[in-house]
Amino acid sequence: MERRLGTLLGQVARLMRRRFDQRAREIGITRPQWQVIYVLRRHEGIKQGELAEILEVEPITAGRMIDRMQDAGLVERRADPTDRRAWRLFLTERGQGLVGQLEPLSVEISDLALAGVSDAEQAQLFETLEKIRLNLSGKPIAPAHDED
Amino acid sequence: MERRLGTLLGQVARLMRRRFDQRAREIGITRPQWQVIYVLRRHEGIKQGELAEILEVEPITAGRMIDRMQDAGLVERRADPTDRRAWRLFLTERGQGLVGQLEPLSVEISDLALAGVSDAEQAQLFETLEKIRLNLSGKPIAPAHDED
DNA sequence: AAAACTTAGTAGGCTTGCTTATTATTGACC
DNA sequence: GGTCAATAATAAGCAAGCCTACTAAGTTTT
Repeated sequence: MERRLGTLLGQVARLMRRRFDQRAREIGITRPQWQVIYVLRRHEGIKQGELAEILEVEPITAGRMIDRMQDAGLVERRADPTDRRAWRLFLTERGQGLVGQLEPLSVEISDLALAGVSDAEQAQLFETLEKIRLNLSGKPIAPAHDED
Repeated sequence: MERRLGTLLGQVARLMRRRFDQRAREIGITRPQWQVIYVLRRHEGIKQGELAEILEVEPITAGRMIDRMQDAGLVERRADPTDRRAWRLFLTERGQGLVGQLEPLSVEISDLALAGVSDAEQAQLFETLEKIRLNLSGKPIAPAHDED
Protein backbone atom coordinates (compact mmCIF):
# COMPACT_ATOMS: atom_id res chain seq x y z
CA MET A 1 0.00 0.00 0.00
CA GLU A 2 1.41 3.35 -0.89
CA ARG A 3 -1.53 5.63 -0.41
CA ARG A 4 -1.07 9.36 -0.60
CA LEU A 5 -1.81 11.48 2.41
CA GLY A 6 -4.16 13.78 0.54
CA THR A 7 -6.04 10.93 -1.05
CA LEU A 8 -6.48 9.04 2.17
CA LEU A 9 -7.50 12.12 4.15
CA GLY A 10 -9.92 13.16 1.45
CA GLN A 11 -11.50 9.75 1.32
CA VAL A 12 -11.92 9.40 5.04
CA ALA A 13 -13.30 12.93 5.37
CA ARG A 14 -15.75 12.30 2.57
CA LEU A 15 -16.92 8.99 4.01
CA MET A 16 -17.59 10.64 7.36
CA ARG A 17 -19.51 13.44 5.77
CA ARG A 18 -21.54 10.99 3.74
CA ARG A 19 -22.46 8.98 6.82
CA PHE A 20 -23.51 12.07 8.68
CA ASP A 21 -25.53 13.49 5.82
CA GLN A 22 -27.35 10.21 5.24
CA ARG A 23 -28.53 10.17 8.82
CA ALA A 24 -29.14 13.90 9.14
CA ARG A 25 -31.10 14.26 5.94
CA GLU A 26 -34.33 13.32 7.64
CA ILE A 27 -33.72 16.29 9.93
CA GLY A 28 -33.09 18.39 6.85
CA ILE A 29 -29.54 19.44 7.55
CA THR A 30 -26.02 18.79 6.26
CA ARG A 31 -22.79 18.38 8.14
CA PRO A 32 -21.36 21.74 7.15
CA GLN A 33 -24.58 23.34 8.39
CA TRP A 34 -24.25 21.45 11.63
CA GLN A 35 -20.78 22.93 11.97
CA VAL A 36 -22.23 26.40 11.55
CA ILE A 37 -24.77 25.73 14.28
CA TYR A 38 -22.03 24.37 16.47
CA VAL A 39 -19.97 27.52 16.08
CA LEU A 40 -22.84 29.94 16.44
CA ARG A 41 -24.02 28.29 19.61
CA ARG A 42 -21.00 29.62 21.43
CA HIS A 43 -20.20 32.65 19.32
CA GLU A 44 -23.52 34.43 19.19
CA GLY A 45 -23.56 37.57 17.08
CA ILE A 46 -20.37 37.04 15.12
CA LYS A 47 -20.02 38.47 11.64
CA GLN A 48 -19.99 36.32 8.51
CA GLY A 49 -16.33 36.96 7.97
CA GLU A 50 -15.52 35.75 11.47
CA LEU A 51 -17.56 32.63 10.90
CA ALA A 52 -15.68 32.01 7.68
CA GLU A 53 -12.39 32.37 9.48
CA ILE A 54 -13.33 29.89 12.18
CA LEU A 55 -14.50 27.37 9.59
CA GLU A 56 -11.48 28.13 7.41
CA VAL A 57 -13.60 28.63 4.33
CA GLU A 58 -13.87 31.64 2.05
CA PRO A 59 -16.32 34.39 3.04
CA ILE A 60 -18.49 33.73 0.01
CA THR A 61 -18.83 30.09 0.99
CA ALA A 62 -20.03 31.04 4.45
CA GLY A 63 -22.35 33.66 2.99
CA ARG A 64 -24.07 31.21 0.70
CA MET A 65 -24.49 28.75 3.48
CA ILE A 66 -26.07 31.41 5.64
CA ASP A 67 -28.43 32.22 2.76
CA ARG A 68 -29.73 28.68 2.74
CA MET A 69 -29.84 28.33 6.49
CA GLN A 70 -31.74 31.56 6.77
CA ASP A 71 -34.25 30.32 4.20
CA ALA A 72 -34.58 27.17 6.27
CA GLY A 73 -35.22 29.22 9.39
CA LEU A 74 -32.11 28.04 11.21
CA VAL A 75 -30.19 31.29 11.54
CA GLU A 76 -30.97 34.97 11.55
CA ARG A 77 -29.05 37.94 10.15
CA ARG A 78 -29.26 41.12 12.18
CA ALA A 79 -27.79 44.43 11.11
CA ASP A 80 -24.62 45.45 12.86
CA PRO A 81 -25.41 48.71 14.69
CA THR A 82 -21.93 50.12 14.12
CA ASP A 83 -21.12 48.94 10.58
CA ARG A 84 -23.73 49.02 7.90
CA ARG A 85 -21.78 46.59 5.69
CA ALA A 86 -21.82 43.78 8.22
CA TRP A 87 -24.33 41.21 9.45
CA ARG A 88 -24.47 39.72 12.91
CA LEU A 89 -25.47 36.05 13.01
CA PHE A 90 -27.79 34.38 15.50
CA LEU A 91 -29.36 30.96 15.81
CA THR A 92 -33.13 30.87 15.70
CA GLU A 93 -35.00 28.79 18.24
CA ARG A 94 -35.40 26.15 15.60
CA GLY A 95 -31.65 26.19 15.03
CA GLN A 96 -30.94 25.84 18.72
CA GLY A 97 -33.50 23.08 18.96
CA LEU A 98 -31.53 20.88 16.58
CA VAL A 99 -28.48 20.72 18.79
CA GLY A 100 -30.07 18.08 20.96
CA GLN A 101 -30.59 15.79 17.97
CA LEU A 102 -27.35 16.44 16.14
CA GLU A 103 -24.96 16.24 19.04
CA PRO A 104 -25.69 12.54 19.64
CA LEU A 105 -25.56 11.80 15.93
CA SER A 106 -22.17 13.43 15.72
CA VAL A 107 -20.93 11.31 18.61
CA GLU A 108 -22.39 8.21 17.04
CA ILE A 109 -20.56 8.71 13.76
CA SER A 110 -17.32 9.41 15.57
CA ASP A 111 -17.72 6.23 17.56
CA LEU A 112 -18.33 4.26 14.41
CA ALA A 113 -15.24 5.75 12.79
CA LEU A 114 -13.06 5.17 15.82
CA ALA A 115 -14.16 1.65 16.60
CA GLY A 116 -11.12 -0.37 17.58
CA VAL A 117 -8.92 2.71 17.91
CA SER A 118 -7.46 3.00 21.39
CA ASP A 119 -7.67 6.17 23.42
CA ALA A 120 -3.95 6.71 23.08
CA GLU A 121 -4.17 6.25 19.32
CA GLN A 122 -7.02 8.72 19.16
CA ALA A 123 -5.12 11.31 21.12
CA GLN A 124 -2.16 10.82 18.84
CA LEU A 125 -4.36 11.17 15.79
CA PHE A 126 -5.83 14.45 16.94
CA GLU A 127 -2.43 15.78 17.82
CA THR A 128 -0.94 14.91 14.46
CA LEU A 129 -3.91 16.24 12.52
CA GLU A 130 -3.74 19.49 14.44
CA LYS A 131 -0.06 19.78 13.60
CA ILE A 132 -0.86 19.26 9.92
CA ARG A 133 -3.68 21.76 10.07
CA LEU A 134 -1.30 24.39 11.36
CA ASN A 135 1.24 23.57 8.68
CA LEU A 136 -1.39 24.11 6.02
CA SER A 137 -3.19 27.08 7.53
CA GLY A 138 -0.18 29.33 7.66
CA LYS A 139 0.86 31.96 5.20
CA PRO A 140 1.46 30.93 1.55
CA ILE A 141 4.18 28.46 0.94
CA ALA A 142 7.13 30.76 1.47
CA PRO A 143 9.48 30.07 4.37
CA ALA A 144 9.25 32.25 7.47
CA HIS A 145 10.77 35.70 7.34
CA ASP A 146 10.10 38.60 9.69
CA GLU A 147 7.36 41.09 9.12
CA ASP A 148 8.48 44.15 7.30
CA MET B 1 -9.66 22.37 22.45
CA GLU B 2 -12.41 19.89 21.88
CA ARG B 3 -12.51 19.60 18.14
CA ARG B 4 -14.67 17.00 16.50
CA LEU B 5 -13.05 14.32 14.42
CA GLY B 6 -15.20 15.01 11.37
CA THR B 7 -14.62 18.73 11.55
CA LEU B 8 -10.89 18.42 11.92
CA LEU B 9 -10.56 15.80 9.19
CA GLY B 10 -12.74 17.82 6.87
CA GLN B 11 -10.74 20.95 7.45
CA VAL B 12 -7.38 19.33 6.94
CA ALA B 13 -8.54 17.52 3.82
CA ARG B 14 -9.94 20.74 2.41
CA LEU B 15 -6.79 22.70 3.13
CA MET B 16 -4.69 20.10 1.35
CA ARG B 17 -6.96 20.09 -1.65
CA ARG B 18 -6.91 23.87 -1.77
CA ARG B 19 -3.11 23.95 -1.73
CA PHE B 20 -2.90 21.40 -4.47
CA ASP B 21 -5.50 23.08 -6.64
CA GLN B 22 -3.87 26.48 -6.31
CA ARG B 23 -0.62 25.11 -7.59
CA ALA B 24 -2.08 22.77 -10.18
CA ARG B 25 -4.44 25.30 -11.71
CA GLU B 26 -1.75 26.61 -14.02
CA ILE B 27 -1.52 23.07 -15.37
CA GLY B 28 -5.29 23.07 -15.72
CA ILE B 29 -6.10 20.19 -13.43
CA THR B 30 -7.69 19.57 -10.03
CA ARG B 31 -6.73 17.17 -7.30
CA PRO B 32 -9.60 14.78 -7.88
CA GLN B 33 -8.60 14.67 -11.54
CA TRP B 34 -5.04 13.92 -10.55
CA GLN B 35 -6.36 11.02 -8.53
CA VAL B 36 -8.12 9.70 -11.59
CA ILE B 37 -4.91 9.91 -13.59
CA TYR B 38 -3.06 8.20 -10.78
CA VAL B 39 -5.52 5.30 -10.78
CA LEU B 40 -5.73 4.95 -14.55
CA ARG B 41 -2.00 4.87 -14.92
CA ARG B 42 -1.89 1.45 -13.31
CA HIS B 43 -5.37 0.24 -14.12
CA GLU B 44 -5.59 0.82 -17.83
CA GLY B 45 -8.91 -0.06 -19.39
CA ILE B 46 -11.04 -0.24 -16.26
CA LYS B 47 -14.72 0.58 -16.42
CA GLN B 48 -16.23 3.71 -14.90
CA GLY B 49 -17.88 1.74 -12.16
CA GLU B 50 -14.58 0.19 -11.19
CA LEU B 51 -12.97 3.59 -11.09
CA ALA B 52 -15.77 4.85 -8.87
CA GLU B 53 -15.26 1.94 -6.53
CA ILE B 54 -11.55 2.56 -6.21
CA LEU B 55 -12.10 6.24 -5.52
CA GLU B 56 -15.03 5.42 -3.26
CA VAL B 57 -17.30 7.90 -4.98
CA GLU B 58 -20.66 7.33 -6.62
CA PRO B 59 -20.67 6.20 -10.27
CA ILE B 60 -22.31 9.42 -11.39
CA THR B 61 -19.55 11.44 -9.76
CA ALA B 62 -16.91 9.49 -11.63
CA GLY B 63 -18.89 9.74 -14.86
CA ARG B 64 -19.14 13.51 -14.68
CA MET B 65 -15.45 13.80 -13.95
CA ILE B 66 -14.64 11.64 -16.94
CA ASP B 67 -16.86 13.90 -19.07
CA ARG B 68 -14.75 16.90 -18.15
CA MET B 69 -11.46 15.09 -18.44
CA GLN B 70 -12.43 13.76 -21.84
CA ASP B 71 -13.30 17.28 -22.97
CA ALA B 72 -9.90 18.37 -21.71
CA GLY B 73 -8.22 15.61 -23.70
CA LEU B 74 -6.87 13.82 -20.66
CA VAL B 75 -8.72 10.51 -20.88
CA GLU B 76 -10.38 8.47 -23.55
CA ARG B 77 -13.53 6.31 -23.45
CA ARG B 78 -13.40 3.20 -25.59
CA ALA B 79 -16.32 0.86 -26.10
CA ASP B 80 -16.15 -2.40 -24.22
CA PRO B 81 -16.09 -5.17 -26.84
CA THR B 82 -18.09 -7.56 -24.68
CA ASP B 83 -20.61 -5.24 -23.01
CA ARG B 84 -22.24 -2.49 -24.96
CA ARG B 85 -23.31 -0.65 -21.78
CA ALA B 86 -19.80 -0.15 -20.52
CA TRP B 87 -16.89 2.14 -21.28
CA ARG B 88 -13.23 1.29 -20.93
CA LEU B 89 -11.05 4.16 -19.74
CA PHE B 90 -7.59 5.06 -20.98
CA LEU B 91 -5.22 7.94 -20.44
CA THR B 92 -4.34 9.97 -23.50
CA GLU B 93 -0.75 10.88 -24.15
CA ARG B 94 -1.47 14.28 -22.76
CA GLY B 95 -2.86 12.68 -19.62
CA GLN B 96 0.18 10.50 -19.21
CA GLY B 97 2.40 13.47 -19.81
CA LEU B 98 1.10 15.25 -16.74
CA VAL B 99 2.26 12.57 -14.34
CA GLY B 100 5.78 13.92 -14.40
CA GLN B 101 4.60 17.34 -13.28
CA LEU B 102 1.98 16.29 -10.78
CA GLU B 103 3.88 13.62 -8.97
CA PRO B 104 6.45 16.09 -7.58
CA LEU B 105 3.74 18.58 -6.72
CA SER B 106 1.91 15.92 -4.80
CA VAL B 107 5.06 15.09 -2.87
CA GLU B 108 5.70 18.74 -2.21
CA ILE B 109 2.30 19.32 -0.66
CA SER B 110 2.64 16.21 1.47
CA ASP B 111 6.01 17.41 2.70
CA LEU B 112 4.55 20.78 3.59
CA ALA B 113 1.72 19.14 5.48
CA LEU B 114 3.97 16.73 7.32
CA ALA B 115 6.67 19.21 8.28
CA GLY B 116 7.76 18.46 11.81
CA VAL B 117 5.93 15.14 11.92
CA SER B 118 8.32 12.29 12.65
CA ASP B 119 8.45 9.16 10.54
CA ALA B 120 6.99 7.12 13.35
CA GLU B 121 4.17 9.61 13.77
CA GLN B 122 3.47 9.50 10.04
CA ALA B 123 3.34 5.75 10.01
CA GLN B 124 0.96 5.82 12.95
CA LEU B 125 -1.20 8.40 11.21
CA PHE B 126 -1.55 6.33 8.07
CA GLU B 127 -2.32 3.24 10.08
CA THR B 128 -5.03 4.93 12.11
CA LEU B 129 -6.59 6.60 9.08
CA GLU B 130 -6.69 3.31 7.24
CA LYS B 131 -8.43 1.72 10.20
CA ILE B 132 -11.00 4.51 10.18
CA ARG B 133 -11.45 4.19 6.46
CA LEU B 134 -12.31 0.54 6.84
CA ASN B 135 -14.73 1.29 9.66
CA LEU B 136 -16.55 3.74 7.43
CA SER B 137 -16.39 1.83 4.16
CA GLY B 138 -18.23 -1.22 5.40
CA LYS B 139 -21.85 -2.08 4.93
CA PRO B 140 -24.48 0.34 6.31
CA ILE B 141 -24.50 0.81 10.04
CA ALA B 142 -26.30 -2.38 10.95
CA PRO B 143 -24.33 -5.09 12.76
CA ALA B 144 -23.24 -8.14 10.80
CA HIS B 145 -25.76 -10.85 10.09
CA ASP B 146 -25.48 -13.67 7.58
CA GLU B 147 -26.70 -13.47 4.05
CA ASP B 148 -30.13 -14.89 3.59
C1' DA C 1 -38.37 -17.57 -25.98
C1' DA C 2 -40.57 -14.20 -22.71
C1' DA C 3 -40.60 -12.00 -18.46
C1' DA C 4 -38.21 -10.32 -14.60
C1' DC C 5 -34.28 -8.87 -12.41
C1' DT C 6 -29.64 -6.83 -12.30
C1' DT C 7 -25.99 -3.90 -13.92
C1' DA C 8 -23.57 0.27 -16.41
C1' DG C 9 -24.10 4.52 -17.26
C1' DT C 10 -26.60 9.12 -17.67
C1' DA C 11 -29.96 13.20 -16.54
C1' DG C 12 -31.67 16.61 -13.32
C1' DG C 13 -31.19 19.04 -9.33
C1' DC C 14 -29.13 20.15 -5.01
C1' DT C 15 -24.95 21.74 -1.47
C1' DT C 16 -20.31 22.92 -0.67
C1' DG C 17 -16.27 24.87 -2.10
C1' DC C 18 -13.30 27.79 -4.96
C1' DT C 19 -11.71 32.08 -8.02
C1' DT C 20 -12.46 36.46 -9.88
C1' DA C 21 -14.98 40.66 -9.97
C1' DT C 22 -18.36 44.22 -7.95
C1' DT C 23 -20.81 47.11 -4.58
C1' DA C 24 -21.17 49.59 -0.43
C1' DT C 25 -19.15 51.15 3.50
C1' DT C 26 -15.57 52.51 6.66
C1' DG C 27 -11.22 54.44 7.85
C1' DA C 28 -6.80 56.98 6.84
C1' DC C 29 -4.28 60.68 4.94
C1' DC C 30 -3.55 65.03 3.01
C1' DG D 1 -13.65 67.94 4.05
C1' DG D 2 -12.16 64.98 -0.05
C1' DT D 3 -9.74 61.36 -1.98
C1' DC D 4 -7.98 56.66 -1.68
C1' DA D 5 -7.30 52.42 0.23
C1' DA D 6 -9.04 48.67 3.02
C1' DT D 7 -12.97 45.81 4.51
C1' DA D 8 -17.79 43.19 4.51
C1' DA D 9 -20.48 41.12 1.80
C1' DT D 10 -22.40 39.51 -2.69
C1' DA D 11 -22.59 37.97 -7.84
C1' DA D 12 -21.30 34.88 -11.55
C1' DG D 13 -19.53 30.79 -12.87
C1' DC D 14 -17.14 26.42 -12.31
C1' DA D 15 -15.82 21.48 -10.11
C1' DA D 16 -16.99 17.78 -7.20
C1' DG D 17 -19.98 15.32 -4.51
C1' DC D 18 -24.56 13.44 -3.41
C1' DC D 19 -29.62 11.46 -4.23
C1' DT D 20 -33.38 10.06 -7.02
C1' DA D 21 -34.94 8.59 -11.28
C1' DC D 22 -34.23 6.84 -15.86
C1' DT D 23 -32.51 4.10 -20.18
C1' DA D 24 -30.29 0.45 -22.26
C1' DA D 25 -28.19 -3.80 -22.14
C1' DG D 26 -27.06 -8.18 -19.94
C1' DT D 27 -28.53 -12.23 -17.07
C1' DT D 28 -31.61 -15.37 -14.87
C1' DT D 29 -35.88 -17.69 -14.32
C1' DT D 30 -39.70 -19.78 -15.76
